[in-house]
Amino acid sequence: MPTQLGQTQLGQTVAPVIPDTERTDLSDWDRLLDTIVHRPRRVSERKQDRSKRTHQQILNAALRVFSRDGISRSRIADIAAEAGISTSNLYEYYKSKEDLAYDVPNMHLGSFFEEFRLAVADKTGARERLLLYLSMSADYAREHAEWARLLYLEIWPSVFVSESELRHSMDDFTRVVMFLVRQGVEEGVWSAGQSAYETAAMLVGSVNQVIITWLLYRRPRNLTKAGTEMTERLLTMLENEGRDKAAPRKRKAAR
Amino acid sequence: MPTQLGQTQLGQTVAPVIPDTERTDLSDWDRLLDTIVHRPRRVSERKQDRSKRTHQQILNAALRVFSRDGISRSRIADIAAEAGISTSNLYEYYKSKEDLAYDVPNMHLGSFFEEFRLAVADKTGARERLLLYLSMSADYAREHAEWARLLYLEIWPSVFVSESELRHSMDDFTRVVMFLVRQGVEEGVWSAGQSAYETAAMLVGSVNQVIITWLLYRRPRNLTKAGTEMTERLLTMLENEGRDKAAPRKRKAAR
DNA sequence: AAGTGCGATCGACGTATTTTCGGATAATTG
DNA sequence: CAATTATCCGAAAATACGTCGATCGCACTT
Repeated sequence: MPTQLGQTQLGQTVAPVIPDTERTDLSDWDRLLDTIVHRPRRVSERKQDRSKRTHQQILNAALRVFSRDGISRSRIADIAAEAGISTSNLYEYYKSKEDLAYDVPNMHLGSFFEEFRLAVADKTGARERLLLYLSMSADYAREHAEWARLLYLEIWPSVFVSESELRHSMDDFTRVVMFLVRQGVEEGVWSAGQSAYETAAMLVGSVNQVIITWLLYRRPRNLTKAGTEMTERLLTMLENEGRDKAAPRKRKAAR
Repeated sequence: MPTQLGQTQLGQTVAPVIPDTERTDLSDWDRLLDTIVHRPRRVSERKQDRSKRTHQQILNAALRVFSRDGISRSRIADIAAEAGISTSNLYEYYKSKEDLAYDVPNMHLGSFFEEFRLAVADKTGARERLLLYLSMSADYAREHAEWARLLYLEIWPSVFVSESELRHSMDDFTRVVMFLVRQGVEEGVWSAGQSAYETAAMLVGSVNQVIITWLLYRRPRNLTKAGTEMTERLLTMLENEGRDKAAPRKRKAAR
C-alpha cells in the first residue's frame, strides 16, 4: 500500500485524479501492476482453517444471492443459510450487510488483475496493452456474469463505494488506463494534444457501457467480440486523431 | 439469472434494441420527441390541491434525502418528516420505498426532455443535434446535482429499473442518440460502416463516464465544458473515421 | 349555514429483517 | 488434559417497513 492518495484528503484528490505531469517510467508499469494485484487481496486474517473456509463460503453465497435478488432485496438470513451457517455467525465476519456487499467484488477483481498481469507480460506497446486490458475486462464480465451484475449494476456507481475499501480497486482500474494512455502519447502512437484524463474516460466509459447493456439486455449477443471491436475502433480513431489536417505522421515522444 | 430476462419479453424489444434496419424519417424526429417528452409526465391524479402540494413535497423531500443518504440508507420516516407529513400518509402516494425511488427521477427527466426539445427546435443537422443533446445532458446533471446523483449513481444501472416505469424513460434517452446517429449516416456526415448501436454506446458511455466522475470526485471542475468537449471530440473522430485511407476529404452533407 | 360524502391525514399496531448478546462448542496451546 | 482462545449458534432486542381503522377537513349540496 504505497503512497495512497485517497483516505487523507476527503476523496477529492483521490485516484483517477492523477496529475497530468506524472511521468511514466518503464519500471513504473511493473510497480503499478504489483500494487494493483495485491490490493484486493484482503487476506482473511482468521486463525483457523475452518474459519477461512467459512469466510469463503460466505463470499460465494453472498455473490449468488446478491446477484440473484439484488442487494436491497437480499436477506442476510438467506446468505447465511446458503453458506451453511447461522445468521449471527455471519456477523463475526462482516459488521453489516453493506459491508459484505462491498467486499464481495474484491474477490474476482483480484483474480482479474492477476489474469491480466499474466496475459500482458509479453506485450509492451501501449496499443496492444490497452486492447488487451479493455477487451479482457469485457470478457471477464461475460465469464463471471454474476459478479459483473453485482459490480457494474449495483455497486460500482454507488455513492458509498467512496467510503469503502473497494474504492481503491476501482480507482486502480482507471489508473491502468490512464497509464497506458500516457504511454501511448510518449510512444507517439496518438497525439499529445488531448487530455489523458478525457481519453481514459472515453475508453472506460465506452466499454463499460457495452458491458452494462449486455448485463441488462444481453445485447449485443457476443460481449467478448463487442468489447474487442469497440476498443479496436476507439484505438484506431485515437491514432488517426489530429492526423487529418495534413499533420506530420510521426510524433516522437513529447516532453 | 434469467430471472431478469423473464421480464424482457417486453424488455428485449425496448429501446436500445432497435433493429438496425429501422428507417429514420424526417417527421419521425418530431414524433420521437413527442413520445419522449410525454412519457415521464405521470401526472399526479389527486383531486385536491392540498394533495398535489403534498405529493410535490414528498418528491422534493425524497430527492434531498435519497441523494444525501443513498437509497438504501434512507428511511421512509425521514423523508416523510422532511416533507412535513406522517409516515403512513406517504404510503397513500407510494406503495413502497422502491416505488418512490424510481419515480423521483422522472420529475426532472421530463423537464430535461422538454428543455431539449425547445433548444433543438432550430437545429436540423445530426451533428449539431447530438452535440446539443449530449452536452445538455452533462450540463443538466451539473445544474441538478442532487437529481443526477440519484439517477446516475444509484438508479440508472440498477437491475430493478427493468421492472419500473423509469426504464422506458431511460431507454428513450438512448433512443434519441440512436436516432441521431442514423440520421448522421443518412446525411453522410459519418460513415455507415459501423453499427449505429456501437456508436451510440460510445457516445452515451463516454459522456456518462464524465458525468459520473464529476459526481463522485468533482473532476473535471467544469462539467459543462468537459461534456461539450468530449462530445465534440467524439463527433469529430466519427466524422474522420474511415476517411484516412486516402479517402476523399470532402463529403458535404445534405442538410 | 348546516349537512353530507369523500379525499386526505394520522397514530397505533403488526410484520419483516437486521443486528446484538451471552453462552455453548470446537480448536489450539502449554 | 486443563486453560485459553477462536468460532459458532439461539434467542431476543432494535430498527425500519408497511397496514389499518379512525379522524379530519375540503367541496359540494340543499
